[in-house]
Amino acid sequence: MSVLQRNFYQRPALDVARDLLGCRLVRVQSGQRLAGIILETEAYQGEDDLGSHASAGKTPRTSVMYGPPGHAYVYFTYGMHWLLNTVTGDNGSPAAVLIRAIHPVEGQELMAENRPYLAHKRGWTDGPAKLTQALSVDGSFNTLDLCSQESQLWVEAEQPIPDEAIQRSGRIGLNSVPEPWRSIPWRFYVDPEALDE
DNA sequence: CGGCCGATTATCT
DNA sequence: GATAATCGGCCGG
Repeated sequence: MSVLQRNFYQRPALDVARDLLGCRLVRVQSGQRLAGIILETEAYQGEDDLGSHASAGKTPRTSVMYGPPGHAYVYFTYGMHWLLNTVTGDNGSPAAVLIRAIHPVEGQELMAENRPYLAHKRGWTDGPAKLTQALSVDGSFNTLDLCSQESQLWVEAEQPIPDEAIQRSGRIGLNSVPEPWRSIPWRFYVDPEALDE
């Protein structure tokens, strides 16, 4: 296993978002490994990006995005959901990559216990708030260093996903965000067709 | 399987 | 005081 280090995150958010696909998101909960392959990400970069929380400027909530890369930005939304991001880019420039979906590969039983509702329909981790529930990640992980295994949360390198298997689209959920930010193709996901499982 | 709707609260104006 | 980088339940087909 090789844990992704600072230099991986210290790049433009678009590059990090692309390269996180296929990597293994690892969470250690009470000594057990929970892990999943990252299938979907979104990039948020700069104060100019009106889809980014940083477009409102530096506030207590967004200050993590302005800090050094490789840390977790975990924020609360819709009154009930935690979403996990990784801070990217140089120290001082606000940027982050939202992790939107993973494919579970380790600790699936514990993940199922972590989910309050039985998601009979689809997977437990095919949405940004579902995945934080499954991995038991909440606001207490905000600002933690993903490059340190003491954080109990990090990302490991895997086989890279070839370009042919990667799709892009506009970012999800930016309902009141003006163009071009609403539909700029900063969402990256692995084409299910091109996946072997 | 797809669309609509209510839940629920930190954060910013 | 309004809004939100969403989810799950309930409806109809």
